[in-house]
Amino acid sequence: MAAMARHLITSAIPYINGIKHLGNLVGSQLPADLYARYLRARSHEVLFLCATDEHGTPAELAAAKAGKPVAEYCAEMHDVQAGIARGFALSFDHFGRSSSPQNHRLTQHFAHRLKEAGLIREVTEHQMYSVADGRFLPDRYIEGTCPNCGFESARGDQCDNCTKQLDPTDLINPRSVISGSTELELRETKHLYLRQSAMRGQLEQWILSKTEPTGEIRNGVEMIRTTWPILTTSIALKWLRDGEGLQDRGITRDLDWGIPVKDGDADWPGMEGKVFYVWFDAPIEYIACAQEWVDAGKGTDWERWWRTDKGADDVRYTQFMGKDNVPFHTLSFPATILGSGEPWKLVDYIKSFNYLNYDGGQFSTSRGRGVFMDQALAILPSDYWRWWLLSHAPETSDAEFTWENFQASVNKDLADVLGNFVSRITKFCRSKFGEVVPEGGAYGDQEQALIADLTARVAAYQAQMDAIEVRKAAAELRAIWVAGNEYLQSAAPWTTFKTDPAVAAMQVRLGLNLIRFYAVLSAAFIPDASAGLMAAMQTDDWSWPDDVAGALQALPPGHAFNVPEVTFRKITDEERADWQTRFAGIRA
RNA sequence: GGCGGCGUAGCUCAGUUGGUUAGAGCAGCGGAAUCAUAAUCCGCGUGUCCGGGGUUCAAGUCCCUGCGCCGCCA
Repeated sequence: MAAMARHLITSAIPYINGIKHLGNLVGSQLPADLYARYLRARSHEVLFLCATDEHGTPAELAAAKAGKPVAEYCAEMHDVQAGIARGFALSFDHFGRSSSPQNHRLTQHFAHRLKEAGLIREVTEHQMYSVADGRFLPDRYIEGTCPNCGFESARGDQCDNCTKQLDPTDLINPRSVISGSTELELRETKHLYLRQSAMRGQLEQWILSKTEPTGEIRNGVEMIRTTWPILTTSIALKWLRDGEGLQDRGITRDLDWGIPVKDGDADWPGMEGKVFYVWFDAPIEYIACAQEWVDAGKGTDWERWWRTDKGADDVRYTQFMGKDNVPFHTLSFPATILGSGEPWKLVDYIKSFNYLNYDGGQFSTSRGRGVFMDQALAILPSDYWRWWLLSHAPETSDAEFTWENFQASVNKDLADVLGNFVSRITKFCRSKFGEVVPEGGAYGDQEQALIADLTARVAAYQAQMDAIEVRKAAAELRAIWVAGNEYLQSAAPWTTFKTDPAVAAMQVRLGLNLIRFYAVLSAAFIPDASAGLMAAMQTDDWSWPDDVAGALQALPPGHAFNVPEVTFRKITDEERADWQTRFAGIRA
């Protein structure tokens, strides 16, 4: 096995506005946590970071709706999201905030570097200003009648009825979505644009460095094989090459809430009162978050994770995100990093996910359709969700959540296969030998076969986890659980006990050791249940089973244990039906 | 409208660079066992690989096209 490595892991940072649904969870934070937990268990050094993404108009509006100053609203929502993250046992080394002073300084620093590199240009443009609201309005916050189809609630960027793309000035009788005011006027304003187009070649070179040629030429185009997930690379190249190609992007806005536009520590003439646009400062928070981690006293040196001139060149950096975030992570953020001309760590591997659908449709925040993270925790322990979501992660295509599938999977995998295994072996031992690991007997062919089988399966499990093949890893883990039941079924200690108690003792001892073995292997998926099993087995030996035979002797004869409470109770049909109606939301 | 993705057993999904009789889990059917959360284990899978063309000695796997579903469009 490879020597200990250092892994930097970030999850896409969730927007501050509201509580996320299960689709958001499984698209970034949860698989990131799985990977982080696994690598730590394998004794690698891990820095796992996440944060809340707090700037932008939606946060301001949500705060206004809640009747609170936006800073206060964000602070409260950050705590809410942090609490929910703890509820799902997400093991962030730090859960930061994009509104942190560290991110302010760093964002302004990057802007300065990009300006020095000639990668920022100033653009004077005209935008809709709402006199009543006292602010410029983003296109989607202007509504009016569509000039094309007459739909009365067309948005300034697009008509939801006829899907025609619009400019706010196209709308008939435009009004502010915020206040309803029709007192709108076109005002001149100046903004900064990041010259992404100038970096196209550099970005393409970097992205192609994550692929390898197959040698095949098809239709005059050389075929490539991706080392990143196909989803990641195809989205990146599409944005880079298709249509008009990579466009320059505005990185500032006329808002109050955000990071003030500055040229490093200095003022930026003409940009007073403006802030950086949220997409610019949000990914920089990945770096600032490491600074927050140090400033919070949890670490001592953030630069060895982020500066390749200060030790980060041997760090492997993995990002997790939903597919909608891929362009920002493959193009925009790398443009910021590369454009700075400084030796910042670039991402090595981007794991992206498709969407999770809910019962034949989309999860919908606005319609309250689907299960949200707080609701999920209110009805079942987090491990139930973690297991189902990870074992059904939308890796190759969009995935489907149905209550029937959820109930069946969780009951079968967790309650019947794993939970019942623990139950049957501990209770049998208690009734025949007491609550202590029994002594006597020696391995026979069955035990040797089991060890050989498990050795192969653990290797397969590790290979899938190393490759971040989440569903396949879950399937391997489940097969490892099944192997325990197969063994018990054929060894049948309840039968051997009648004729040869020593053999039965050996079989039971092995069975009890399998519980610890499973707890260690399963902890990345179901950390709380694993901790419960370890407590029941009265051990804190979390060492990874590099040697399966040795690992299955960790609990020696005479070692005391408790028969655990039901590890996973089953979901009843009544509960399923109840939840099904409760979370159906308002159908369109 | 443009672009992208998807369409494989009742359900959820695998199917690597095209190559022998298309796979897994669940559900279903049959059997074994009775330690256990009525929990386990074993056996049983012909399904138009959405339809239609094409390339090839060979296509679920490549190309074209039709249909259906979904997403994105700064």
